[in-house]
Amino acid sequence: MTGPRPTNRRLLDVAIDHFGRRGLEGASTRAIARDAETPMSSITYHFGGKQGLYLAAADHIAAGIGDMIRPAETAWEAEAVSDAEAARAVLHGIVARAADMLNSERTAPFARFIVREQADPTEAFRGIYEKTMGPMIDTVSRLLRIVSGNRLDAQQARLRTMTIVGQILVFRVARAAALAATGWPAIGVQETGAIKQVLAENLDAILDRIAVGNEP
Amino acid sequence: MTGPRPTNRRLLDVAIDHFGRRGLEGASTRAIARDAETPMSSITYHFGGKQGLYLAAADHIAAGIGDMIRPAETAWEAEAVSDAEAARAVLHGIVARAADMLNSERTAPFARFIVREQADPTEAFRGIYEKTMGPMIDTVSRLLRIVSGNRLDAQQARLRTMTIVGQILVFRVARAAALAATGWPAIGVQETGAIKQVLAENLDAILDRIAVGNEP
DNA sequence: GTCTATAGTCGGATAGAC
DNA sequence: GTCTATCCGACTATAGAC
Repeated sequence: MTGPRPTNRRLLDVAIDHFGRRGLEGASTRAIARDAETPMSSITYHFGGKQGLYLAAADHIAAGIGDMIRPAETAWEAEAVSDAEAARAVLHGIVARAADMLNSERTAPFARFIVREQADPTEAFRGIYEKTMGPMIDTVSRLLRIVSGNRLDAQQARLRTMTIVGQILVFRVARAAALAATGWPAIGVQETGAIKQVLAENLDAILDRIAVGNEP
Repeated sequence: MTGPRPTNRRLLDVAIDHFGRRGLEGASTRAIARDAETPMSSITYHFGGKQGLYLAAADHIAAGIGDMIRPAETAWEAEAVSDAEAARAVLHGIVARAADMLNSERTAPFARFIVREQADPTEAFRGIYEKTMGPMIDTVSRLLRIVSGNRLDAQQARLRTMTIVGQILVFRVARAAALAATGWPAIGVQETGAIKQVLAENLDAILDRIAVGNEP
């Protein structure tokens, strides 16, 4: 998997930023080309047009996030988690890592693009979901079921997974509200630490509850 | 507080929908006017232009949501909640109500607009936050502190409030992912019920944990 | 207050030089 | 492969009839 060529890569990075902020229709290929320091016609040449660039941007995101989480994923698989205690530890690791990812400025454009895309989803969503969110949700759901001693059915586990995702996502999606509520000027390393602590406590609370009655 | 005139109201409703889906720059005043069945120049006449319409749309949302939550809010205030048990009950009520609101199709355009606005916030955010999200976050944070017997400080309570908001918000913001994960075709009354049950269990789990050690 | 007509700008696409 | 020049449609704003 060699990455895209320099010109294309610059175009893709800029495109993700613009599309994430203004959406497919709102973004302008002229502005994207200008920021990428390349003529507008190179978009047509390399990607076939605006829509092609959008889909390529989505693929680029999916590949990028996939590369980020794959090592961790396979490590978890390798552990062949089966007992509840190990599952809890892995879940804590995933949540902490996800919180770091979602709050880092490097992945902010990715997050914006994905959230924007869901406001009204296009065909680009399928690829992003299958390569990034889907596997993550599957993994977390499986771990939740292990913690519950299979008391949770698959559907309940998936719903609960979404609520855990939401606890992390809110600090990205509703960042303006989070800053207003906390009085923080920005979410940096220190603030991410405070968030992670609350997330860990909430996770423990939820895990305790779904595990209730499993150790009589 | 009499509402806007019919033409303006139609314009505002359509504008919220368009702005929420495509953003300020992406939306077109032509398309808005067409859908509202009014000439484009009426936007200039009534709102001074595209930006004026955007700000008016934000105000309209703030007023609308404010009207929705104010009766409930004042009812909670009137109860003068002070003991933990009452606070828990009120919190459950708020979460259930918020879940209903966020999943109803009627408020979907509002939610889209607000989330979109936060992707990069304009001056419209301030009004929305102060009239809708701020009071809600304050109320929930105060109730959490009551449940904790004031063990939580204000900042911790606010962070935890955001995570609770996130659990509800995720089903609106990441709806496409939620549908893919659950296999649901849509989020209707039945699905909202399942979500609310999980939210209630998570809330109880979190409340149990922050209340730990308060009844020796 | 409501609507039409138009001015001026900016959008995406593309032809064709190099 | 890279870039310039150009086409044409869509955009916002506005002047002015009614």
